[in-house]
Amino acid sequence: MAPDASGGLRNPSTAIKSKHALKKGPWTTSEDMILVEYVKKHGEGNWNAVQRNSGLMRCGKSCRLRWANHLRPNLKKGAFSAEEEKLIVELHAKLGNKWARMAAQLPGRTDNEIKNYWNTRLKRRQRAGLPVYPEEVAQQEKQLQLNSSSSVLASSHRPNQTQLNFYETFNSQQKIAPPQNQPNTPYINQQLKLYRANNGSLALSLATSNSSFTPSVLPAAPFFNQGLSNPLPIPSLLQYNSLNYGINAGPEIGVVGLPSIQSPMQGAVTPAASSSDFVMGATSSDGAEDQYDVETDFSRCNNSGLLEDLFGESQALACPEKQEDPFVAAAGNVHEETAAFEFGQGNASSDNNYEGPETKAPGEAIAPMDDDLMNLLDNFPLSVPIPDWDEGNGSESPVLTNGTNGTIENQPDASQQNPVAASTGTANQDWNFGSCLWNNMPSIY
DNA sequence: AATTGGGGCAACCGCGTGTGC
DNA sequence: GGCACACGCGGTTGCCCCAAT
Repeated sequence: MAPDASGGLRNPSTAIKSKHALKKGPWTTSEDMILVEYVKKHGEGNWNAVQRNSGLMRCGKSCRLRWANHLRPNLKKGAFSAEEEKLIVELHAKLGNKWARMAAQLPGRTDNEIKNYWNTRLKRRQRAGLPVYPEEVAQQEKQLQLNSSSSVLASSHRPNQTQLNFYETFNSQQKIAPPQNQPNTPYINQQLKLYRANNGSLALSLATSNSSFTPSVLPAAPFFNQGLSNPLPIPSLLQYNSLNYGINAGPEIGVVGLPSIQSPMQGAVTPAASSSDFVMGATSSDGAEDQYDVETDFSRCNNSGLLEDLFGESQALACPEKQEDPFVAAAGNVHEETAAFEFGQGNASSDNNYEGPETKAPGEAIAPMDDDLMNLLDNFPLSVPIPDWDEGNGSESPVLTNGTNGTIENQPDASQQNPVAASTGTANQDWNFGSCLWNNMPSIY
């Protein structure tokens, strides 16, 4: 365990370093009383003022946490009921590690509580060799997603199997509403895709197009970031899982990396020389242990604002009149999938407010991007190390997946890659199920 | 009785977002 | 637009308790 950066302040005995230092560590009852009294008098919020006005030697953050997790009224204490546990499992299947949003569905429970519960449960089940999700939850959600996505698959224009080892590693779409003062302007489709060609190269493409707007409703569509003013809608984990989408990344790309905003790079990166192409060179992994670890860390990516910028820029640049694929996937034979899911511009207040699925005809209008946008893509964070738990399934070819509608190609038994349907005890603790979601995608099963 | 390891929980940290100036 | 501040979220860490050995 790493030492406390504060120099041992987590230890209550050393929690107070000086007269002016803020206290850390466990709260005392007297501190609780002070905080409760303060909130009674002044209400919640403005937490930094608590220390100034109450003499409590705690930072605002600490006060807020203490209040939210322990002192606020209507908090439910004690073990989770069976109903709550079931709900948590279901919510996690839909939302991933979105503890705050899960907590919103569980009155009286805090995100911290839920997070602790889940992590403990995850460890326990992994140790016991049990699937993370009960079969009933997996089946239920799988069916939901199959129902909602079968039409898309049926009409998909699949890439030539000889051309791609995997396809649509990362394929997200959103629609951008026309300006209010131009109601007749078509919606702009934006589509971000990651390809891998048969030579092992990866290519990321962002395309925009205009299209008619046909709202429909799909269940459970966790979005990239609920706080985004123009949120990037995210296909749900279940959607992804039910389709068995993923990437069959051969051992030759055991480590493929792009700069991740938070995570240190775990693999070599071959940035695209051209601003219009984003190409990750396949690199060799440490074959000795098959120590693969896949982590794209899109949870940070989405918070970085980079994608926002990307799509914002795309929106600004989109030109419905021009119909030209802005990206040439540099890795040669890349087929542009046109039957991807499309997600409507999300309402930040509603996770289910997205459109799709719908299909696009091949060659549908795609507006060009300029070099600025390509530069953004050049910095698109993506690292694809391969998890070591993969060695447990005896596969030499880790399957790189994502939370969107990627596609597993060359997967003889895709169900083995589906954590919902087939989680096994082979996964070690490095595997965080949340990483299977879009917001942490891609990962390996 | 002492030791050890895991579970449960509380708290902290880093980072992202929103807002006001 | 830039900056500071407040707030929230998710990940991580540390401590305590307890059962197993």
